[in-house]
Order: sequence, then C-alpha cells, then structure tokens
Amino acid sequence: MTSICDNNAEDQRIIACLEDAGVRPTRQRVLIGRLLLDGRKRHVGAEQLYEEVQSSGHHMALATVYNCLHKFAGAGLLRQVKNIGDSALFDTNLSEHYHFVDIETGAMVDINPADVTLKKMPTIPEGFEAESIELTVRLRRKVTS
Amino acid sequence: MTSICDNNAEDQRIIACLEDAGVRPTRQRVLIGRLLLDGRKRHVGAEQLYEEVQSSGHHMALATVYNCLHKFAGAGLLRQVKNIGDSALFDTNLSEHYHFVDIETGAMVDINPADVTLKKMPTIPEGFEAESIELTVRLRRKVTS
DNA sequence: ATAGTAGTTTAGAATGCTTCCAAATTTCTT
DNA sequence: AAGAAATTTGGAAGCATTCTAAACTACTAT
Repeated sequence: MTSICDNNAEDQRIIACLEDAGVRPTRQRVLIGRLLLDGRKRHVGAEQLYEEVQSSGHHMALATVYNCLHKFAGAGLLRQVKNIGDSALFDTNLSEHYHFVDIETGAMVDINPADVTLKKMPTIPEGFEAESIELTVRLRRKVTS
Repeated sequence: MTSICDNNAEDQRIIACLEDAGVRPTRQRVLIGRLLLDGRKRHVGAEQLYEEVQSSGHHMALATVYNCLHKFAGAGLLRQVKNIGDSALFDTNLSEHYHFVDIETGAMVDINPADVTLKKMPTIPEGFEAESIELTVRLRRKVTS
C-alpha cells in the first residue's frame, strides 16, 4: 500500500525506478518519469519538458521541473550534458557516449561509442578522480562546392 | 601613420596582431590585447577581464568587453570554451588541447595534449565538417580514506 | 487510522550573465 | 577636413535558473 498514482503497471515500474534510486516518488516525479524513464534515449531541456507536461494535460510549476531534473540527475537517473551552449540539457542515455553538435542549430546527436576510443588517458591530478568525460565534436555545415 | 596608442613597441605588436586578424584596432581592443595577447596562456571570463581593465586604470563598458571577446574569438585570436558550466569562458591557448575541470570549484587546467590521443575518430555526418573537438574530464576531489 | 515531521511543490520575486538599444564617439577613407 | 561606417557606451531588457516562504504531501510512528 504505497503511493500516489499506482493506477497502472507503467506507473508501478516508474515508482520502483525512483525508489531504487532513492528518490521519493511524488506525483510530479512520476509524471516526469513517464516522459523520461520510458527507455527512449533523448535530450531534454527544462522548458521543453515543462511544455510536454502541459501538453499531457497536467500542470506543474517550472521550478518543479528544474527540481526534478536535478534530483533525477543527482540520483543517476539522468545525466546532465554541459557541453552545449545556452541552457541546461539532460540526457536519458546513461551509458558513456559522446555528442555531435551542429553549431548553427544546436541540434545534438549521439556519437556511436564504438566510433571513438581514447588511446591514452591523461593522468588525473593528484587527489582527484575522474567523475565523467565529455567529448563533443562541433559540426559546421559544409559549404557545397 | 596609423592609430591610437602606438606609443610603444608592445602596442605596435598588438595592433599588427589585430590587423592581421582583420580586427580594427580600436583603443579598447588594444587595451584588451595587452591583457590577452601577451603570449600567456590562460582562461578568462568577461567579468574578470572587465575587472582587470579597471585595475589597469582604464574604464570600459562591460558591453565592450563582451564585444571584444566575441570579436577576438570570431577572428581566431581567442577560443571560446563552452564545456564549462555557468558563464562564458575564453581561452588564449589556441592549439588543440583539452581541459580538466574541478566540478566543485570550476577551476580549469589544461590537459597536456600529448596525454590524450583519439584512437579512432567518429564518422562525421554527411554534409558536415568538424569545427572543433572539446574533451573535458570532470574531476571530483578524492575522499581521503 | 491519525498525527507528526520531514521533504516537496508552488508562484512569483530575485539573481546573474549576456545581449540589445539608440545616441555619442571614433576610426578610416576620400 | 568631411563623410561614411564601425565601435563604444550606459542603461534597459531578456533569459534561464535559483531562491523564498507558505501551502501541501508523503511517509513514519503512534
């Protein structure tokens, strides 16, 4: 006898997912979980997610969307991507992978991890450990010659 | 018989530098050139540079600092670093190299380029060309055990 | 169940960085 | 020296994100 919106199997799965990650499954988090924890790999920004929530017929404060995104990221359910310009982006793809970015449009595409290998790793400074490695290849549209 | 502050050899060098890059050597740009085009490799933010200008006994609008930084970057005199969180950073080191970032403090250190090699390069999508590659290793302070 | 308490959500205000603006100024050309 | 184009300026505006304090919700212990 738990929760909030255990009305169906999908929500049950999401709730379990949140609990496993140590995140309390509130109504809002389950809602966002439906959008982000469905197995699809994609990149989302706060504003965009906010609109998706609206479109799904629910209301949620923008601040809550930010809260959730950060909470999810902190719990390892999402990964914050910091290479891209302006606004914060979150990636549902948790495996180590890299990104192509169109410098004109900002569009982002995953780089197939098999396509890149670091031959040599830099020596981590004394007293530190690597938390993550971000590799971004910025792309410019080629001039048709 | 050019310019503004050709009062010494150093300024002459900076002016030549700007002209070579196709940037009109205004008083403000030469001023910033003194701070950034002296051969030292470093990372600067707009606000910080603004303060350095003040400290040097001159005045300049913050907007001008932004203008200059972007102009310099566009002309290839600086390189904008986009991997790091919050605010815009510019790097006077133009050669291909990568960064360690302390996720706690935001402090940035160059990675010796010899220390990293990409074994395989990802296939660039059709119609695009790589403009730059950014590799960032995020560091966490190790817990002393 | 019920009450308590700790964690969450909320709307709107506040912040901080960056860009925009229109006017004044400066640079380079003629 | 005058004109045209680019630049600088200070302040206002913009935007994404965070903060705040109050209302609310979820879980725990009773």
